Amino acid sequence: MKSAAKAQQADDSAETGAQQIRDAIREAIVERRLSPGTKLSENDVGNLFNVSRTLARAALQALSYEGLVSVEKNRGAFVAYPSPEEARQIFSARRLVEPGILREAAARITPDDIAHLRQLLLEEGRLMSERGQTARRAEIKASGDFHLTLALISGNSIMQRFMEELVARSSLVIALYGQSTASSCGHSEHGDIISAIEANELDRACQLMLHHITHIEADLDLRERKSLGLKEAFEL
Amino acid sequence: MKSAAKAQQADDSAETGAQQIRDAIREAIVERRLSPGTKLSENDVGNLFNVSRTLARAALQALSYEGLVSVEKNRGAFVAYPSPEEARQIFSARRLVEPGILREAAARITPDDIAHLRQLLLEEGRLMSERGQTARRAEIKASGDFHLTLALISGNSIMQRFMEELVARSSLVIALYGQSTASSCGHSEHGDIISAIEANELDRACQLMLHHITHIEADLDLRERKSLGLKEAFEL
DNA sequence: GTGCAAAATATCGTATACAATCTTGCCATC
DNA sequence: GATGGCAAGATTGTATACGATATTTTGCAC
Repeated sequence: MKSAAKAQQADDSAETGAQQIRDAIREAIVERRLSPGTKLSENDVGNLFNVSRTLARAALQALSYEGLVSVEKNRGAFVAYPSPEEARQIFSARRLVEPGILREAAARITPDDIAHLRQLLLEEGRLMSERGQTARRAEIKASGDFHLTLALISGNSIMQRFMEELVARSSLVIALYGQSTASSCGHSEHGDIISAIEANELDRACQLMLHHITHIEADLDLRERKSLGLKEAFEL
Repeated sequence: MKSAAKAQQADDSAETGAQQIRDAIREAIVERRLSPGTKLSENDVGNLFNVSRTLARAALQALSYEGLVSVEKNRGAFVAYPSPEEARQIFSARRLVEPGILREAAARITPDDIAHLRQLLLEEGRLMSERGQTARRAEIKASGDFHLTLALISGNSIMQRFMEELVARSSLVIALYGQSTASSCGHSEHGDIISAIEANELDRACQLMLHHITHIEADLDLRERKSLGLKEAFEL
């Protein structure tokens, strides 16, 4: 039964099955539909996506490399549960690399890029004015997109990939420890950073970026949140 | 050949067999025993290590995440052949992150750490005085270990892992484009950096680090020399 | 009733098997 | 003789099967 359905919708849709599953799970993790610590059984994941354990395992392995999933030998895979120390290291890493990325991006930025950044800013502001879980998730994502776009503009694909990992893990940390009402404080700072870049005040832009990251980290609050089941997270 | 030995120690020594294979292949790539562009057939890799394609595939997949192997859909896996542009990005990334890592390391460094660094330096010098391919490989590895140790001392495991990737890919680039006689110039610079850290002259240490990375890159001959790969040579 | 031990169960680790896709070489046709 | 298509082989993509290990349950003794 699965072969017919799969042949229609799952297999021929895109590149490879494992990457699709990986992306789907990553999105679920980043958007907090999957809570840290949730067990991701290979069997369950495979059944959920109508694929075999082979692909489920490959997807989990990939996510483990990105730091979003932790696999324990003979025990299983779990959504990463970053410790406060790990969270600190994530933001420390961001403070370390983002000023440099910003400088490289500023050196190559075009008017089109600036327009794109401002577009992201508008979207972010729109989401910020909305209420509810969906808007909050989208806001976290939009906030990350600002930083990812800077990395993209910088032209260094290696740093871009690293930032993607850092932003994803940051989202996980924010979903875990963030105080929901406070995460919006970064919005205006994004705008300030763009303005500083436009004004060619790079040192100030870097300082703003550092403060911005520090502000995000300062808004964290260590508190446990209850997990959402694997099946519920994907059943729409 | 070593199936019996592997069967005995493989299970309890490392987490999983795939990681052992991954490490073995990575070492072979970094030490230039495997040339860029070499095809890594899943079957061949599996036979070589006396494991099934499952583990071979997992190992190749992991290496592709690290940028040391490129897998092409339905075509196979190949040892990565970094382009000059990619090489520039690697060193650009290192210039971006290593001064920051150095500062963090300097803030936490202990006398034991300094002793360890000096030990690495001695080993590096010893290898530098030797001739031959083996010494050259070991020298590349030792040179990388200096930077990796700094990342270790910094205490940020995320940056440490990123540096491991950057160093491994740098070794690949050096093996490809490096002018063999010139790679030893970095040795004294390593010592200078340690001295600057000991003297608490952080700004100077960072400057030395930047110059050091730039020197390594300057020693590269970044022209296209794609004689080995049969297909890539004509596509680009 | 409590605690330990051993079997039963579930899950992961690895190997093998089958299907899909690409490559290669041959042959028919123009 | 050149070209295009078709078939055979090779390689990857995915699924299933079997063995190993951890967890849970059950049963017995105290």
